[in-house]
Amino acid sequence: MKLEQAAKQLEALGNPTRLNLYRILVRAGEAGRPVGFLQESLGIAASTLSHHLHRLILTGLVSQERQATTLICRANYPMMTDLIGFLADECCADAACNPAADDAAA
Amino acid sequence: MKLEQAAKQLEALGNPTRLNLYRILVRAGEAGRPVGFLQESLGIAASTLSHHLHRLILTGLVSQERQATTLICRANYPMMTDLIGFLADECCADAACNPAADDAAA
DNA sequence: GGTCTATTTCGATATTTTTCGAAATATGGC
DNA sequence: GCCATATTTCGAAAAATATCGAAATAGACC
Repeated sequence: MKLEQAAKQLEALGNPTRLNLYRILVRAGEAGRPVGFLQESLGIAASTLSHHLHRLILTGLVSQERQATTLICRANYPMMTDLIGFLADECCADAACNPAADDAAA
Repeated sequence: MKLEQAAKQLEALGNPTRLNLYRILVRAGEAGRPVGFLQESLGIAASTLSHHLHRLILTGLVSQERQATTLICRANYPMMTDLIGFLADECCADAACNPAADDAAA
């Protein structure tokens, strides 16, 4: 994954409202959740939610599928896995990896 | 990990300059890197770098240690692990987890 | 104490983000 | 075609972010 794309995805997840939204979808699994359900869960204006959803969709973290008048939103798991891979990827590439290295917090 | 904290950390990583910076530190491992080295690597103003470093430090993703006049920066691995855990954590908590679910992108 | 290097803080500006309400669009049912 | 529901797009305002240069601070060395 390119750094630019990873940054976009992390930025997308780096807003409390969007992270909350995304987690609802992650928990929902394959079933997904309709936009209306998300709006009630989050208690924000529909236009605001639409904006946040758009950003998540642009980054590929979320996808939508139409079912009659409602739109079902789903978390894109492979994308999440890729992103996590990107983060963990080059761990200590220039050094010996030490998984128990708590002293980095010192 | 609380959602608010995770969002802060994701937001911190969601800027290309900071993500690049963070990756350099992740690759560097326990050795860390001095601020000056980072500034040359990234080719940005010292004040800009200081601002970005400050944000990473505030979220706990990076720590600093003084060595005479230079400051050594290190990635905080346990924090990264926690963040990754938070993301993957509740995967499909409300549904059956299906690791091969590629159709979420359809 | 003065001076040099390393880094941060200050102040300022351009850009981006977040949020909302109102209006517009899309789909299905009568 | 018209109406109702679901969702997005538009337009706007407040807040936050990214960036820089200049000035201030921290530590080491003379």
